[in-house]
Amino acid sequence: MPELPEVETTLRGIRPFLLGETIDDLIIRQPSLRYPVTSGIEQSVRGHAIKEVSRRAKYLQLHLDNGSMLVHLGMSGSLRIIEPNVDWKKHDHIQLKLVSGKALRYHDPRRFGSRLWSDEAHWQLNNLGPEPLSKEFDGDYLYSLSKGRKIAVKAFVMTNSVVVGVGNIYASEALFSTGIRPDRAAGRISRNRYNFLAENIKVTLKNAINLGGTTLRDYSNSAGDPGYFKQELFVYGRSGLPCKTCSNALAESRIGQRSSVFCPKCQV
DNA sequence: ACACTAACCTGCAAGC
DNA sequence: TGCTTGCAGGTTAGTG
Repeated sequence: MPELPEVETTLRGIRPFLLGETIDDLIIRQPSLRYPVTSGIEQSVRGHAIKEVSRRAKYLQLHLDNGSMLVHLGMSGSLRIIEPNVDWKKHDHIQLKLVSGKALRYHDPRRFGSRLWSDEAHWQLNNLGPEPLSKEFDGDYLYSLSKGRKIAVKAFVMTNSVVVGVGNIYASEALFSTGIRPDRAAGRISRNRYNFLAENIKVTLKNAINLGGTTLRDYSNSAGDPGYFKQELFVYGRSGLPCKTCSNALAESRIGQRSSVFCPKCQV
């Protein structure tokens, strides 16, 4: 599923179509998602204008004058701008139709995503760490939070209360760029190495955004196109293949129930 | 507080 | 050709 670059790419794709537009209708075909789609959401949004569209962590938020819709793409979700009369494909669950004539359609085979409405703040946005591309996220920040922590550094940077938006792909890639083994205890990494790691997380995410994200199977941007970062991957999905730096075979282990590929020679 | 697991759901690939 | 198993961009609830 989409990590931060894929959600950001989606945001940039849909925002121009949604901003200032009035919602004509919301059609829910499948309300059974990660959380049930908020009941009565159709009546709440119908006839209201979209004032702003933003991203926080991997959530997208559509702000109306009477509340906001919180959208998460889960593991396999995607949003597309389409003509409203386009045939519904399997796993197309929701359509937001605009008065302008366009529509936003939500597709999600695994249904781990969500579509929630609230007239106040969403609790899902509580207790989130800083955005990785913000100034407050840096090596000193990571180092200070890591003190005494025994958790594997890869799981540490994938923890949403530490920093948001860094999922399995980009955690793996940033750790490779920095030369840190993913299973190293977070509390046993120097401040200096955290400086490099924080920088590499930013660089990796920015590069991925510039290439439209990573498409493995389900993900596509709001125009239906894939992302092109897959060809840039050094370790993710390359278990057993030669390291692009030293040609040693890449190793794989499981950390926090996620597969973790790394180079035993380049990463220590 | 922290570390770790199971669970949600569908599709696909690998192994037998 | 089938059937079974395990794994997949995430997050949360529950356990010690």
